[in-house]
Amino acid sequence: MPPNKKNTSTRDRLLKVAEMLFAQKGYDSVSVREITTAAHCNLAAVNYHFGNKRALYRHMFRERWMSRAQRILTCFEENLAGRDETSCSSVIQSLAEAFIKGPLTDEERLYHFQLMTRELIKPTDAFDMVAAETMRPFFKTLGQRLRPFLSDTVDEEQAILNIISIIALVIYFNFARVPVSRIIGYAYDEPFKDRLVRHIVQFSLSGMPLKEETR
Amino acid sequence: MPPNKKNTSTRDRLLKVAEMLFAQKGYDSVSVREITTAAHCNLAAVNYHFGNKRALYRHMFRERWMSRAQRILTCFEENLAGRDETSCSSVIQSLAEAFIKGPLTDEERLYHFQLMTRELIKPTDAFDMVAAETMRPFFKTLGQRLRPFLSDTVDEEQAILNIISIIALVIYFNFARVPVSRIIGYAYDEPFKDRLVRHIVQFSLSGMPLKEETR
DNA sequence: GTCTATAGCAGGATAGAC
DNA sequence: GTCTATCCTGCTATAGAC
Repeated sequence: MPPNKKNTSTRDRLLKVAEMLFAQKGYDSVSVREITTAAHCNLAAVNYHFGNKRALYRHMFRERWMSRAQRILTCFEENLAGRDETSCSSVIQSLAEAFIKGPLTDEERLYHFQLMTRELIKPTDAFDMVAAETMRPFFKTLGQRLRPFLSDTVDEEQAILNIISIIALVIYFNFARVPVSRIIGYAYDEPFKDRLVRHIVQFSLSGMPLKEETR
Repeated sequence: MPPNKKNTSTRDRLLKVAEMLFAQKGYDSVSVREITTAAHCNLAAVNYHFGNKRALYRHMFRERWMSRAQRILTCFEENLAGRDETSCSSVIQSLAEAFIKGPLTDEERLYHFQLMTRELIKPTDAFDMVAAETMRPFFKTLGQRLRPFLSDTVDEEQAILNIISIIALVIYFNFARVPVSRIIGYAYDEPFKDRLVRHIVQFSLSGMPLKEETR
């Protein structure tokens, strides 16, 4: 019995392997045969445990992707709790660190963003679930955190565009790691991540129409 | 004979339909049957004109995607030529308009960004071609245009991060149209695109460490 | 250049033994 | 829960008529 089969149920191995393969190749490019082989179990296991391939995908998103997103959100809250909560830069830095450095391994982070990006390009039923239970609450929380710092002269739409812009930077530097690494000429090591977080904080802080100097 | 078959060669119809379907669904999720049916031609046409499915994809990228990217770049240059070239905001505004408003129809733009994003998540051999012939030159041009405005105290890496950040905003607001529209509550109509361009210019202009006030 | 017909294979799913 | 064996559908690609 292969080493990675120890102490894990077939069901859990299937979810783990499915996440990796779906993230890297996309739903249609992965066969059930490929998943079950990599998970060291029988072809029929997917149908036994989840019913069919589509349901495996949904369960994977529910049980793995969303709990991961939750971990990032928790990390954001914890980062913020350890800082001055009344400072706008604290909020942005906590956000950037939760995503760029955060609680995930580099591999997990890669899969996480690949899956999310695939859903953004072509939403499936999993996207509605994620949008309602993860993205919307997260966006709402972030809005409440940042709104107080924005100048009273900005309207609703401008406020939203500013918040989306910060998210855009964080997301982009995560999901475009490969091309960014090609341009800068080296990988995302820890020192670079620190400099990247600093850049994002500085760039978005200056970009926002703030009420007054509350850095 | 269907109306859209008039005055177009089978080859051109195949490329056009292939682009749409590959963009929306991804390479593996589209069958040659689906393409040839939509292009109102025979199943064997793909193999006759391009050899196989993969070669059709490559030709599509070469002949349609890259010429489209060229049109955006040309639009950027034209926008800039009509403005004050010595102003940093002119450069950013020309860039944002070329992408957000630009020479493409909304449909074309959607396919364009879906295809690019798919290549970003999982690069194929088409990506190397695009990176070398389109993205790298574009990034270089943009770098040369913007570098003069950046403060002398910023190093190479900081300059690159700033330029990538501007691109990130432009790209993100394009490829994430669906979720952005959901959040703001309406579609990307022309007035909104104008406000969006203004936001991007303002946000990135303030975010950059400029030499002096050259707005 | 366009068509039909078909080879050859891989896919998802299930029945039923253990 | 896990396995083997198998069904059937749909895929790419090609041969060869027109």
